[in-house]
Amino acid sequence: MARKDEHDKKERILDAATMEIARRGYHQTTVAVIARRAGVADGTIYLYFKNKEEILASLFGRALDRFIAEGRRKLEGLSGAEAKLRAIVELHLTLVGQDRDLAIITQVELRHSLHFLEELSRAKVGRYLGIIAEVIAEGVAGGEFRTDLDPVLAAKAVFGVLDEMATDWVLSRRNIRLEAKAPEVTALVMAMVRPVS
Amino acid sequence: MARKDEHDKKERILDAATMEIARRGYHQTTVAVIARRAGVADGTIYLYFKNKEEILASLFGRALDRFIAEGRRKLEGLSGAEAKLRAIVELHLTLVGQDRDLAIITQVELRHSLHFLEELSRAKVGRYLGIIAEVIAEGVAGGEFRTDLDPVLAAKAVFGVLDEMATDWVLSRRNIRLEAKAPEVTALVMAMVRPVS
DNA sequence: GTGTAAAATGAATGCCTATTCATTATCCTA
DNA sequence: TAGGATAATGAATAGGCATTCATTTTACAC
Repeated sequence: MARKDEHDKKERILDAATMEIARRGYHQTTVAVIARRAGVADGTIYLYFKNKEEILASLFGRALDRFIAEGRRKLEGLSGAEAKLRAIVELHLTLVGQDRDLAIITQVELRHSLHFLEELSRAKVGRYLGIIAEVIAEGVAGGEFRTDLDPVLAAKAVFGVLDEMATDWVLSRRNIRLEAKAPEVTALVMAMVRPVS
Repeated sequence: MARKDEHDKKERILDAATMEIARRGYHQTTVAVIARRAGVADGTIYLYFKNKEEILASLFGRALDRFIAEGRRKLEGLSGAEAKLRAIVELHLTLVGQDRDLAIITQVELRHSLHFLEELSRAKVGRYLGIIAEVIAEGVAGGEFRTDLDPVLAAKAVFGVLDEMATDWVLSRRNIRLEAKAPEVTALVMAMVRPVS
């Protein structure tokens, strides 16, 4: 079987898992139901994933890779820490707001156990936090931001704000677009890092 | 059996559940193991709780009630929105940092399903966010804070920062005290709401 | 078109554990 | 202290589902 089909099948399984897990929750979603939606046999899942939990991990890995790739691309074209930080806020809200199923998984289902979250956190989210911290460090060094900021701590704070907005959006049933909050959220984030004039 | 003993037994079950769930995670913790640690029979659990999930919910309810009670008490003695907001930050970090087992549950295990989180969020966390929003509104009205703040959104941002600090503390194995971050975190939070002078 | 390897299938297996409920112990009143 | 209620017990039940693997299908080279 060609490389392409193989790739497609794996993708199909991940897409199916995203839909089902978002609707039923990780623990209520059986491997059988994922297989059915993906149009493969139950056993086929295990040709592509070691076990059920690895599906969840791959799901998130794939999403975060895309997320970070797009982020880097957008950031490259910008100069100045403030512009970059604004772009991060905008991008975060836009990308999370783009796919509610995926958002449900990243904001809720992913956090289903300490062990799992620890692994994920170190390996993946750490990269993202690192990018934010770098931008803040750049701003501190260049005098755009307050000089007494600890970039690592400030990055966590920024991430906390964005993550809470995302979770709130997922939990609220109102049908507003997450992006719509970008201007206000950006203002709050910028206030955290701006020098007191 | 006296009212007191009954209460004690329920408390014992909740305490046992806190320890076991923090160590193994909600799904790996069997009702039998909670019963054993609490020193009761498996069936006894069901005299006090409708089912396993209700144990988790009660656990959190009890903790948040204490949390909010202590918060209100501390806040009463203070005047001025800035002082209150500072107190909230300090209190949040102090109380979460006081009990790591409980923190593991609130920051990780509690968020194990969308349905569960939705209920919890509306019923309980909403109260807490409301208190923060009130304080911010007071500060806006009194000119202590920026007048263009939306108190509800700003409260979410503040909560996001605090929640992320708590989660980070739970996931990091380093043995620092969470309270130690209070001054820096307070600075970040105050920066969000302070008027641009 | 035949043979071999790779991929896919899905029924069967085996494990796990929440919850129930018949039985036993304890409490309390008169 | 009798006996009716209330509380506690824990073995048995019942259902659920991840994972395996013997078998079948497909791909492809010669």
